Amino acid sequence: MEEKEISQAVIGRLPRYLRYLGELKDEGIERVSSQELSDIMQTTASQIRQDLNTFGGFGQQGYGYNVGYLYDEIRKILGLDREHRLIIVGAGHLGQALVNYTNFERRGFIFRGIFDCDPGICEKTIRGIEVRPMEQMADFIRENDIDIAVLAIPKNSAVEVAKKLADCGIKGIWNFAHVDLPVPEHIQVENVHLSDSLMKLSYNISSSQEESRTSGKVDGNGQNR
Amino acid sequence: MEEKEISQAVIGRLPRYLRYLGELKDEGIERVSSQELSDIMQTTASQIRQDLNTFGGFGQQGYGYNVGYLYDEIRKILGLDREHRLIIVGAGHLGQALVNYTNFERRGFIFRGIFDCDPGICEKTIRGIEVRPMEQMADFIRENDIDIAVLAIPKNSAVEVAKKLADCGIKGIWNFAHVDLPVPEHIQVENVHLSDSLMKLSYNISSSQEESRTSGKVDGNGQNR
DNA sequence: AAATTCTTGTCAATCAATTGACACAACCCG
DNA sequence: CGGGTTGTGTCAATTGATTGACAAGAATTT
Repeated sequence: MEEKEISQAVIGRLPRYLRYLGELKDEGIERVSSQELSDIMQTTASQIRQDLNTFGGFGQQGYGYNVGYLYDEIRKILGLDREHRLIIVGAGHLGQALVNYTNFERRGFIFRGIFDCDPGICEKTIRGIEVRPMEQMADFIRENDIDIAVLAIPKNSAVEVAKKLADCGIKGIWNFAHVDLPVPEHIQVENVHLSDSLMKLSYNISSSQEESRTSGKVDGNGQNR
Repeated sequence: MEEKEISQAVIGRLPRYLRYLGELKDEGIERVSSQELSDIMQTTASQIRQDLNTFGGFGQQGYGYNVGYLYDEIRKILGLDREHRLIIVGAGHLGQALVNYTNFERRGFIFRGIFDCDPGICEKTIRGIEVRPMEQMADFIRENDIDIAVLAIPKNSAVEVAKKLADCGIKGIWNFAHVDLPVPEHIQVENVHLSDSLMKLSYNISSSQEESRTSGKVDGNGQNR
């Protein structure tokens, strides 16, 4: 009933919690306190408790959190307790690399189809999945109950394809094209703008070098406070 | 002289400004006001002015911003006015896809070398760049004045390789491995955690569906139920 | 079984980011 | 060349996110 909008800042941290909890689980550790977890993850105990409490009380006073239970709860929150069916649009290098990355499947993200506008690539097969022509995409999405489309195509055709995807009722788009997609609000877009990320790195490198120059800082494993 | 730490939130928006300014430039538009730009970019004029002013006054009252000038200034801020030399570590599907993505080169990020621990892949060539064994990496970095290492290897070996990279004086790591890298502070790390990104998408899909269910909202063009 | 320790959930305080408001500089039109 | 208009740079207000503090519940020890 209560509509308390949950911030993307919190959501963005959940996968990281999940990762560390998974590691603890693998090590056979059954319980963990927010303090211990924050030490491992280099964050504050307060933030962990605050974040988790956004979704309800998963811990127990005097005990901490049960690793397995918390892990499962976060999985559920993230919607990883069910299967997601994906298609890849764009069978170029990146599209192929994503199909070949099997870890997504382990998390329940199943690649069902691959589409490309180049007829030359079609009828090829990537990891057992046939590459189909774009014309078949709309029907395929509807017939196979596809959740998510991965957009791995050049920017100039991305907007057009996104519109088409929106029309056949896709729920989310994982966008690797270097444009912002103007889609209706009920469709979720998650952007992976690789060049933006690389530019951020470039900035941070440049600015850290400037800093050490102006302050006469030494680099290396050497230490100047 | 003045050390006013610039927030990553601002840095993160600069590449997007650059992208839109580039488009305006291509359209032959010479001047733009913060208001116009914010309309196009779906943000607030205030934020644009605030962001730009972090780095100094690029605009002129009564006129706005000169597109070409602002574009160049942001490029400089991001450190894109000089060449960056990169190596790829890991010649798997992802590593290959990144090498084949020529847009990075257009921005001044030049791939100089590729390294892999699998001797079978070595001596192969990707886009004219020879794949070398890991043993040669340290020397190669020093001899070719490499800035940035792209880490496209499985998580279990990533930390170890990152340490090695740190030792040979790399300045930044573009990390595609699904781990946090414990490197010295003077080395910049930019993480691209693809599965985290996909999980966020999964969350947003799940939560938007819940919302429309509980509030009886209709979807998109359409009508659900 | 009581006392002590531990650690959550939560509220308050601080810190950071975004938005709004406006003085004033530069432009443009007549 | 002067008056009206535009639009920046900046400061203040607001909103949001993170951190700190602590009461109270549960576990563990004696």
